[in-house]
Amino acid sequence: MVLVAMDTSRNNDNLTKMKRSSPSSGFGADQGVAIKREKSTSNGSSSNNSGCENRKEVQLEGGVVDSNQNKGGGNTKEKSSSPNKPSSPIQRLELISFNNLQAPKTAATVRSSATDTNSNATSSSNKNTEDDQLVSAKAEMSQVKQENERLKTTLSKVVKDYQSLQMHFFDIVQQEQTKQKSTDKTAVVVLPASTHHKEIDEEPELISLSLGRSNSAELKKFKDEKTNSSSKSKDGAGNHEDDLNKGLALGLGCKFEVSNNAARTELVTNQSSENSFEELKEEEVVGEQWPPSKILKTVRSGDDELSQQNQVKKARVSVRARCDTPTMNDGCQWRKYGQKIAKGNPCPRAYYRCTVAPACPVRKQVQRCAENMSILITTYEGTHNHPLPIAATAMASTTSAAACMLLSGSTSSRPNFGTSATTGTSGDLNGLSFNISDNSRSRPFYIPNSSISSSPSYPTITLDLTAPPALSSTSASAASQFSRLSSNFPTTRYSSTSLNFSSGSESSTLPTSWGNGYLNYGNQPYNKNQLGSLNLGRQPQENFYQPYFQKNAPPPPQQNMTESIAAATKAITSDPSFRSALAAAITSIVNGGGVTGNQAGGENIGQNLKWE
DNA sequence: CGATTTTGACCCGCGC
DNA sequence: GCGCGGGTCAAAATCG
Repeated sequence: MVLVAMDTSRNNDNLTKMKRSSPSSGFGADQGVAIKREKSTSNGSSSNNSGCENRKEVQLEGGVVDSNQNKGGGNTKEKSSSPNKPSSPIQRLELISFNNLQAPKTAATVRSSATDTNSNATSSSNKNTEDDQLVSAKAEMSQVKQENERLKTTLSKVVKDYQSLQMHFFDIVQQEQTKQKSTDKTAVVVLPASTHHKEIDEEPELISLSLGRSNSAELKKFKDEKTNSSSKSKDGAGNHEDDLNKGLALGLGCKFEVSNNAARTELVTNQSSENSFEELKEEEVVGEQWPPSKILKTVRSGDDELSQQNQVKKARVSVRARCDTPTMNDGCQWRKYGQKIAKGNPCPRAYYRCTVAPACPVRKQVQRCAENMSILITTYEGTHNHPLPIAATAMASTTSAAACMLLSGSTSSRPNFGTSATTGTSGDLNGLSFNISDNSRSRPFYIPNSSISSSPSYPTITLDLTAPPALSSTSASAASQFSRLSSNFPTTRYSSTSLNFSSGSESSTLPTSWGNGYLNYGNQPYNKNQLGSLNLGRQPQENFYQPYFQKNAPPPPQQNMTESIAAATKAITSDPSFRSALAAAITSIVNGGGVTGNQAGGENIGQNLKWE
């Protein structure tokens, strides 16, 4: 699979490189990577020869297995985010399968060694013990087999649930889109049936991301309403709450565990109705969902529909976060391929591409914010075409969800976007305060956000994950801070949507509050001591802004934005009343790291938010 | 020694 | 057409 995708993309690369004078070297580099990966994969499976067949069987039945799990888990740098997680049901299946074959082997070995070393006198007694061992081993085997079967059944059930819920969610999304097209003011329909419906005039994008991925009663009620209205409710019994969580999280996050590519494709297709479904499918097969403009231009040009699609595909997700490290560790594996000094920002902009898979089209740009160098702006472009390490799924699902939201919004006409939202508009989402602010008014700071993706051709959504300067311990206010959404409409062709997960009250007042926030950052009660250390890679750009930190507010070493989020989350989740609120606000950021991960609710959010 | 980063050059789109 | 600026390439350097 990977090789097919790689070859195709390489062909695309060739198309562009044909133009260049020296077409060989970069090509070879890619090839080298590909060969290596194949090697490591085959080594991994051969070393576990005995368990290989059963493993394959499980994978086929489940159809959701991360292909990375056969790789030996590296332990250095960002690679340390090994996909092997014993708690995952799939991994469990593997262990069981392995044991299935190991157990009889052991018994056989015991028997043969016994027969070799012992002669007639002891052979009978030994045989008895051997038989006992054999019997016990067999019993164990049958037990394990049963468990294996049970897990298989559970897995297939989960997959089925996921698929049905996915379809369900898409139905709802489509319904919303048709409603949005008829009127620009229907966004509130997507909100949970809350008592605070001041946000009558909110933008569809904002609302679509604010879909309460919560297991609280209010969301449930809302979901039920939606379900009834769509007349497609079919799973009314059982774990409805869990199903809700699953369905919503899967839909919004474009989860990667189950039918990764298909899910993403479907979601994008459903949400951007102007796109051609076949086109997207084709691209998924190719493995280049978000190919560089060059390639697209070379391969496909002159087609209006396609060019439109290209625009959509270039949607970017910009994540603003306080981070003292050169890059925020999102769990993925990146390779730097360039650096530029962009105009209007003294901080160099670094270009990274994902190296988890050779042909992964995902790229990211990392740049310090010119106004406040404690803020790191990471702009993601593209969608991973490969299974992600557990640690990377949080950010991936965040960006994916945001991109989906943006794409969904960009395909619908919203002439009032960015101007209709009132500053400080608040609602109630699952019992938590829900604020939406007009960023263009309250925070002009966002406008220079385009400095990192200065090309107006790219619709950009901004996730503001800057750590709150003084996170309130009271659940309500903290919840509002986490669920804060804001947007603006800069003078570009495309919308630039901002999702602010930071301290609402302070960040919405003045741009300078970011700086103040950072100064207080080191004094926050939630620091690395509570969170453990992070595994950070090399920090080539550190020198550039190191003086700034030393001068202003030296943060604890190895503390990055991930930690700050995790810290806030951890603190917040310690408040039981806050869990549901938090889940509603940031489930889209959080991927449970497994098929059942999203059922964990708020309890695991703290962990999941730690991208490392 | 392989992987990754650095860095200058190049390509390309866009605005004037 | 030209210049600017963003984005990418790829050889060299560096790291582990």
